[in-house]
Amino acid sequence: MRRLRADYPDAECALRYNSPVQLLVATILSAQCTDERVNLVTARLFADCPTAEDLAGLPLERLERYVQSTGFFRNKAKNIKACCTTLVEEYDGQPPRTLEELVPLAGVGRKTANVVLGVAYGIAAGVVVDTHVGRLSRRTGLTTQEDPVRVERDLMELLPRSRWIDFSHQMIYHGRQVCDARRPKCDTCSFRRFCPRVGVAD
DNA sequence: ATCCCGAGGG
DNA sequence: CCCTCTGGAT
Repeated sequence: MRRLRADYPDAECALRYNSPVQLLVATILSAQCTDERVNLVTARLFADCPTAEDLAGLPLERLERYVQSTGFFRNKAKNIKACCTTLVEEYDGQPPRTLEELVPLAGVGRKTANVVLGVAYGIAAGVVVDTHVGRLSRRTGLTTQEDPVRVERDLMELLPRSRWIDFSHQMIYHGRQVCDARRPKCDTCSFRRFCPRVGVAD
């Protein structure tokens, strides 16, 4: 934990947004897609449609065209429209502040809900477990679980709540820059001494 | 377990 | 060609 904090003291969410709703939409778009591409898409989308009302009112075909290059674009467009419609109708256009209220929204699971709560509202309701956090947690032996919900439970037991939010951002940075999925750079990794699987495949 | 789905790297 | 990218719904 100390090394992680020392290596990435300024790690933060790489998605660009100007409001909690925009962060929620950007996070939905980030599924199986690089944050860089999400930012490319949201730059245009949020310039034209900054609020939940704007996004909910956008015809589905137009929304699909905006988000097309992020992949899964039909699902993502449909979910964003439905999600923003619910926000307008039930939450005055603002994402709610609890997991219980966020997860039922279209296209929102625990990962997305934890990002919005932690990053937009500073609420540590859980640990964000995405593909990077899951992979690194398994490689370093913090968990043996595959299911993201079980990985999250293990991490919540290991980490003090005060570190839940920063931990994920730091793991994601390290996962992108060093411990990537295909060819991890174990020879230059600063976690070499702690890692039980240096030189081991997957 | 399977489907959704485009873009970029090796 | 194959794999991966801040997943979620059925």
